[in-house]
Amino acid sequence: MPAVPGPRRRPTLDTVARAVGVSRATVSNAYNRPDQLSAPLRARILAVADQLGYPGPDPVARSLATRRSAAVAFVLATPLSTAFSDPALTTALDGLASTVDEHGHGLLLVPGTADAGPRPEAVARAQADVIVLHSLADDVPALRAAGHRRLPLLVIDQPVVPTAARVEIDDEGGAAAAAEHLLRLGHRRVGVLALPFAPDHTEGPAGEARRATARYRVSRDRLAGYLRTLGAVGADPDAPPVWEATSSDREAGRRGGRWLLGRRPRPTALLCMSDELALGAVRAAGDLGLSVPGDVSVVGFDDTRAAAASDPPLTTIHQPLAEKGRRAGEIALGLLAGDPPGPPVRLPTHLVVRSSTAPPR
Amino acid sequence: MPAVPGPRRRPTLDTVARAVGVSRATVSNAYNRPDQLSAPLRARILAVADQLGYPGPDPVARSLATRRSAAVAFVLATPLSTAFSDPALTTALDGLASTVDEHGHGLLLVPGTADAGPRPEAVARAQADVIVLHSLADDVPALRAAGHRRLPLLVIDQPVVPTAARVEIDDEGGAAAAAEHLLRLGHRRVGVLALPFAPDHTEGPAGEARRATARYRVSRDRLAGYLRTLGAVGADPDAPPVWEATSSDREAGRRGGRWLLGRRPRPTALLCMSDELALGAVRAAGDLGLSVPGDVSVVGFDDTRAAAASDPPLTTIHQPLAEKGRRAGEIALGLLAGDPPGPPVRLPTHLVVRSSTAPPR
DNA sequence: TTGTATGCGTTATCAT
DNA sequence: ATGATAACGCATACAA
Repeated sequence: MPAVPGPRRRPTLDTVARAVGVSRATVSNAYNRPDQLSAPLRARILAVADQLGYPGPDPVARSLATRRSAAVAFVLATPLSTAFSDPALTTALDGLASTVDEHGHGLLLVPGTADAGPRPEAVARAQADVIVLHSLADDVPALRAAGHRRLPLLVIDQPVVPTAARVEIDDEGGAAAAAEHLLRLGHRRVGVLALPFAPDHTEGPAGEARRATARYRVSRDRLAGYLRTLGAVGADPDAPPVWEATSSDREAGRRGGRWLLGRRPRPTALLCMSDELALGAVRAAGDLGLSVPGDVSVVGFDDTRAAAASDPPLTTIHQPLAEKGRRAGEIALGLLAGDPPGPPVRLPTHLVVRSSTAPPR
Repeated sequence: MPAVPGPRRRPTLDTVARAVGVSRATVSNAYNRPDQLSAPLRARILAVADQLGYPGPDPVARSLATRRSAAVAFVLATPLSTAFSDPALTTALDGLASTVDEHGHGLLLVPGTADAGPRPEAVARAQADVIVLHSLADDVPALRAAGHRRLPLLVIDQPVVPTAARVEIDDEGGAAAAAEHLLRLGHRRVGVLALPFAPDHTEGPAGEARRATARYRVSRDRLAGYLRTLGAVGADPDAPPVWEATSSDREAGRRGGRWLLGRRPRPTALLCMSDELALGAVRAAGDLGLSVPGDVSVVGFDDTRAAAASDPPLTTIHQPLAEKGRRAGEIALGLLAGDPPGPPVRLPTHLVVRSSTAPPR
């Protein structure tokens, strides 16, 4: 049979079925349920399909029919540039991605805009079976959009959404452990280098008012952990100075570190809400001719790979980042399979003492 | 009208249309073409939809009808953990993501497996309007799968696919410039720290045979640029030692650096195919008590942010990473709009001299 | 401005 | 083992 080009319409299941002389159902089975038809027939179908240039079942049509997209949407607060430079995020994201990938699911990234979080329309249009929300501010529009979809939701770290599954860590406890470590060493004048309290590009000293309106739970909880612990022993009778960074990266940390270390009396130690910020603070100390931990102690948060590899190696709060991602992936797959949300999964943190902390001089 | 729960079937366009007493088309227009109906009617429709808990047009059904997914698939060679730790990749990816996001398109990540590249089925199932292939080995199965889809293809860096659009840089020229810089400084014994030649976890000295079967064009071209230039002046009469790293990260670079700097006579300079490898090599020099550039010169490739920030700041080959991503994004959007592939876009590279190179002692 | 008719490409159910 | 038929939920000419 010579190839009759015809109007060159793209072939579909039906095209193949006609060519072979079977029904569409049978062709469909040839692809999806090899055991439902005889091997020779299947071979013939596949051969004809190939010769016709049939690309295989259309994913979108299949999704419509099965009500499954085989993808999980990952919604994040920031543009990808910011996100990718944050090791705490990428480590968790990788855990999530490999888990869902192993089960045949793709990962649809829905990045945030620079100042308003993810676009609600992007969330509304996401072709996915589950939506994973990562560390969004409490009241971003994307949240409503996610709720409107009738999809299972999973929240990592925050915010708290009533019907959503949750994976998080003990931020307040971790922060408290960090502060406690410094108190034990004898520090009494401590500065705080904070993650953003709101997605509004603010950077600078954060007073009571600012802190009270914080829209990131993680920042709120870590700060609470710090302050509660410092306050408990009556350390730092004046409230400790708090600098709010504009994002979790070293340059932002460096700016904050310079400001904090410029206070008088100078803090003898810095509590940093992320390792990247801490690494920036270490550099700031260098800028000012101060040695770490000789003149100033620095403690980070997250225990990323960079923390262990830095000079000096960073004392920090460990959180199981990769596991957080994997657990999130497993839960997402579970939700997708119909499991109910279940109680929040709260992963443990613990203090890792390295060489960036020492007693004050 | 009291809410009659009924069988609680999820509402569709049709549900809303019936409730309002209009046709589906009108409800559809209410969402997609507000100008096609009166404002009051639209308001009424939206109100009823909201009250019914209608989540808005189903993205999959919409995709089927419009033949558009509003997403671009990004297929990469490695698992995300590897990918995210590579600044050269993430920078480009961010450029791509922001470009397509601005135009309302999502980004579907299709990660590779550890040793066989991306799973072909994952590529076959990807719900996207364009497929972007990033730096895959020449003959991975995913390539066939991508070709089978009748979607526009865009290749970043490699491999060369006949019908695909292409964005790349002048790898060989850049590498040649790096080598030339060293020759000008007077170096004659030069070692090469190479990116992987194939996705098979190999690490170690790479002889002729191995190099001849290289499946990554980028590695091949950069090596060719190095060797061609070194050979031209008859430098290094014995072929320069080449170490193949297992991935582009510092630890791998460090191992390679230690081996290269352990050769006798010791190379006075190292040509590294990425900044991350170069940074590892610098550390290796430190391990051996050698100073950079005093005892050994090191030149990188990519000009990532880390290159400028390192100690010492790295001499390297600049490539416009963010622009590469943005261009790729624009081209992807163009393909998606029906533009023909067009000729390959080849971005320029240039040498950036910083402080990691100096004349040999 | 609104409605009608049709197509999008597949899977699933139930016969045969 | 294979086929007929009905979903799946929406968009879009075109007609009214």
